[in-house]
Amino acid sequence: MPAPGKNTRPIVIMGPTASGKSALALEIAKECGGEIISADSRQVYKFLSAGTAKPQGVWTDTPDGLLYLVDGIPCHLTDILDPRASYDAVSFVSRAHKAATEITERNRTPVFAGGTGMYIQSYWNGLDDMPEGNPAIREKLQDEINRNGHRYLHARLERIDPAAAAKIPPGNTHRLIRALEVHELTGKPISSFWTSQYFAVLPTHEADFLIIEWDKDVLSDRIRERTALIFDDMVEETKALLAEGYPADCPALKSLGYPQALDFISNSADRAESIHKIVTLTRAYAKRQMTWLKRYKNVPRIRLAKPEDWNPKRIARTIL
RNA sequence: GCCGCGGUAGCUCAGUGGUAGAGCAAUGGUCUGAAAAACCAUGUGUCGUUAGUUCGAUCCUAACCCGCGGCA
Repeated sequence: MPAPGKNTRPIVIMGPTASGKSALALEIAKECGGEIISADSRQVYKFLSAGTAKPQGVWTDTPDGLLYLVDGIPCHLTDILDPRASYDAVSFVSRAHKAATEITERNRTPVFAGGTGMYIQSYWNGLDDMPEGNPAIREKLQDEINRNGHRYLHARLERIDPAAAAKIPPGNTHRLIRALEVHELTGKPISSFWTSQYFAVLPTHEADFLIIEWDKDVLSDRIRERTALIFDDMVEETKALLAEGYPADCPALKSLGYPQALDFISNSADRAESIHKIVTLTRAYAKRQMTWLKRYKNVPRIRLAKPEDWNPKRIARTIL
């Protein structure tokens, strides 16, 4: 056990999918006596492992409670959620705060690892105080879109909240619905909740942040190799979930790649097609993640150009 | 060898006698309780080759090359 009073300043590892952030976070946790908090919207789910690149661990009874241990390192917010359950940024933030508090009380270092930029953003910069999502209102608004089109609802937003309407494209139905939902719940325009300076930087005085950047072609190769390697396991996981009675449209099975596994299982796509489709989707996802991370101009980056540059143990030692 | 069909963007294909377009991919971007979500913007071209007809050909004609199918 680490000595009391030791530095427990959090470490936050970010990067696109297949960048190796989980492996790096694990090495860092081993080096500094830390525990991992997964900032990942998919690795939370039970039974989805291959397709989410969930670090393989074992649920273990410890003096600190029942924990998911990977190589002996506790990984929080991993493998905890029923595939039918939904998860969101606020749920992540409150669970992560609880985990971070407990880790710090044990005099250990919280090591965040995550590719879900919005979760990291929400945790470190906070979310403005708005009401939580309301499934009934969302469903009603979605029905209106299905009947009248999204432009019809966007015109309504234009009337009640021109500032928000200017920022939310009519086709972005998720954000459009959210804006109208907040208005219905509070009677106030969503833009009145927004504060400025929300997206520019991360609070580097509170934690050590690090972004992993790969040469795009090398990351692309890593994605291709990983997808070929995990595809059969994804198919098995998907079959097992269906056999257990989980619906094909449950939140977990909407994770990237699983719809393609479902297509393969139902014979509407062959193996090569399915893998190719997953690789394409994963690359596009990695690109979106990198675009998101570009905003954090005050965060240090580690740039990896060649496959040989990848040595998590060594990188962990150099940054600690 | 003969007959038929085809050759246009990275891929699948549409199209017009006045030098071209859609989807996907690609590239850049957006992001406040679904974020592995949902969106926005932007190209890309010797229109198989050569010759002919024409003021003008990617489009019509011919030959040739390549691919696919059928017949031998």
